[in-house]
Amino acid sequence: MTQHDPAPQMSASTGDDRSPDMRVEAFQGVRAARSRELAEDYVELIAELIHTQGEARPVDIAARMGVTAPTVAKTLDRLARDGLITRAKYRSIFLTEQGRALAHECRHRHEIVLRFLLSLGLDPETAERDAEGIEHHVSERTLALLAAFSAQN
Amino acid sequence: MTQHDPAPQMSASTGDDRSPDMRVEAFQGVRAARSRELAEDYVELIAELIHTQGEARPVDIAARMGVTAPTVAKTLDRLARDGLITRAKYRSIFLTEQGRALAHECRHRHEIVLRFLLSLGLDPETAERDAEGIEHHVSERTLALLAAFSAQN
DNA sequence: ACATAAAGTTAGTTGACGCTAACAATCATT
DNA sequence: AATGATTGTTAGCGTCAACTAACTTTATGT
Repeated sequence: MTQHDPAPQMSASTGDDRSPDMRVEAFQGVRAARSRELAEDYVELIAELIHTQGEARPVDIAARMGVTAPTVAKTLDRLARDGLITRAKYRSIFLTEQGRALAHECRHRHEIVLRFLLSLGLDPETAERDAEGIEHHVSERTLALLAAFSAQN
Repeated sequence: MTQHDPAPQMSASTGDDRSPDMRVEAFQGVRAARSRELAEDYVELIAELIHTQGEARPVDIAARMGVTAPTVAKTLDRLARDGLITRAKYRSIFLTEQGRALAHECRHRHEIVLRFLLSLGLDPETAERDAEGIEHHVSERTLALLAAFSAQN
């Protein structure tokens, strides 16, 4: 290499002796998750609106997501492009099969994470906020463990 | 399907929302967290490189983050603009006071989350990957509960 | 029924964060 | 001191996700 020699890796400071490759993968996974997050949130919200209001309209999505209507419109275009929803001008939004499946999966994850946080003793508001952020980053394996924990409490 | 009822969406900024869409808050929080994520990851990595290699260089950051050198350069510019690092052309990177504080806080969170996942019984690889994603979305309150859980196991 | 309000769309901007290609500086070795 | 490899930078592009402003369509109320 160049000037700074390979620096003996044996410090093993606090036992986090993770290999670099492991972390590269972790970061790539996080980036992938981040690109899915918005879609998941939208699809989940849309499913809920259809269930509770009978239909999903951009206004309601905008209100609940806390963004403006044009932002919603563009995001919906992407979701349609990606085959998660169908939409027609000036009409309400429908989930495709694929969208419905994703919504179901997300709701499932969200509920397990939320239940776990509540069973840890967290207040509902914080639990909701944290769950919203955490749910997209929890693997199947972790999810199973969280569910198991909640079940025991 | 004329109506989806008259949206009780007025100000109501004075607490006591009966049908609280605290999800708006949650989503806004998630967006805020997302905008901090990258900075946190970089600062954490830089601190670690300084500790283990003696200095933090763009190449090493690029290798560990799994992105290209120009991407790193632009991100570092943003970090410098935001007062987290200082840098000079063709030389290695230093953390500011603020950067060091953030790095420390991030490392702390990361370790608590990781330890928690491991103490749940998760394999190290998955634990690392999930921790990397989760750590940015865990509130102080939740962090305390996770730490307490790990301590009891 | 027709004016107005609400909802939706289009156009254009901004900033973050990826990329490639091409160029510049540094270093390591001869 | 010259050279070639490594490292760093600059320029330019694309996508995503937010915004405002201005316009069109749909719904509502008297």
